[in-house]
Amino acid sequence: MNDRHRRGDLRRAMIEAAVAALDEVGPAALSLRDVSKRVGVSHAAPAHHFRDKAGLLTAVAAEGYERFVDELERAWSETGDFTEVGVAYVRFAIEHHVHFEVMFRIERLHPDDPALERARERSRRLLCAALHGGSDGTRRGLAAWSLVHGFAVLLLAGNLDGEVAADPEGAVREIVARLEALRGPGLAG
Amino acid sequence: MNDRHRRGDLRRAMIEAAVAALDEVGPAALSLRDVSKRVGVSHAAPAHHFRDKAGLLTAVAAEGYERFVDELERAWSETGDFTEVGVAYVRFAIEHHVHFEVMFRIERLHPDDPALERARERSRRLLCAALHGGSDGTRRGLAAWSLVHGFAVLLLAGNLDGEVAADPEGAVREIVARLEALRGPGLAG
DNA sequence: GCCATATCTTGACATTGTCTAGATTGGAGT
DNA sequence: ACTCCAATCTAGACAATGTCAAGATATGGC
Repeated sequence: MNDRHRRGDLRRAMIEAAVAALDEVGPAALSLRDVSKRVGVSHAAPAHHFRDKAGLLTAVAAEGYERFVDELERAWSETGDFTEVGVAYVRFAIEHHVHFEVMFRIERLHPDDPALERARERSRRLLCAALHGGSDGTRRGLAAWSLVHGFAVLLLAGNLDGEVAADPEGAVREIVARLEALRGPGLAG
Repeated sequence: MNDRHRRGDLRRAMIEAAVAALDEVGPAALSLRDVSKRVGVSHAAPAHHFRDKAGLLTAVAAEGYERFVDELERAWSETGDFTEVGVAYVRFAIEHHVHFEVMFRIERLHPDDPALERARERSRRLLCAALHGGSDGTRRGLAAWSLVHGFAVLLLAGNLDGEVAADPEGAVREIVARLEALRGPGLAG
């Protein structure tokens, strides 16, 4: 009936409309029926592509992880700089805050979705490679990951005030550099 | 009709039952009617104490902030150690993970609730006092806050694997010590 | 050209948050 | 002790939502 969609098109359209809706009403108030209405299909249409609401969110999260890794990989390969990966992490959280929020809202995702698991595994491997390199291994990576993730989460939640919120990349560059300083000359890090 | 509750008792009972429910079914699946059923009152009873569902969650969050500040204050006054405040931060997130999650799920809270604002302000002041002290001021506090918060969030979301998850306090002590090391001898800062 | 399958629609149902109106209660004032 | 008022709770209703079942339509392989 609906001639606006070719085969496999509805899935994409639903994901994009979901992102738009999440941006407008927030993740708590997302309605499947509303997203269906935005796309112009019946309320039960998405059930065949995503099993349930969690399925749609899972698809958004998986897409988010893919783009996330793409951006981090680019930052890593272009600069080779540990700090810039952290900056890219935060930049992604800001520019794609909808995806970012869904990615870590695990209680509303299908935990064993293959696409999500693949994307998540890709992300995990990249973070290991980019962050865990160095003499003291996992602890340094853990600290860096916690640092940038915490910064991103606090920023998105509105817990960071004016000066920092105005130039988040600058701020994150400074605080990641704190960790990096430990590896500089004068300290056996 | 219900003789199990005296005046002002239902409010407390609802909050406690809400925490129990949140612990069982998760924050996304919390149902007001279910909490009312647990307490043994009609489904519309809580409306007079908390305006709506967000009102109940706001009360849980406010209570969480109060306990949160209590624990951080205790850690700070007992040890005077910067690192131990961070450890207490993460310990609270683990032991009171329900409260912690609700506290930072801002889109489902009443942003201008006076009790919540008071508790949040108390928390903000304490974090400033405990973390922002030192020669380089806010940046150091920002780094520390991001670090412990990110660690806590990643841990609760299940993103941290075995070794770290087995002894989170030890892990957080190590990574907070990283920041602290910057203030040690040999580095001006 | 025909059939199986994928895709979509329609209708239904239980659950949920919230609103309204009415019942009950507890306590202050007289 | 009685009355009255406000706080508190119940019962019922309503719209919105997620999900399921059954049927319609289209699409692509043979």
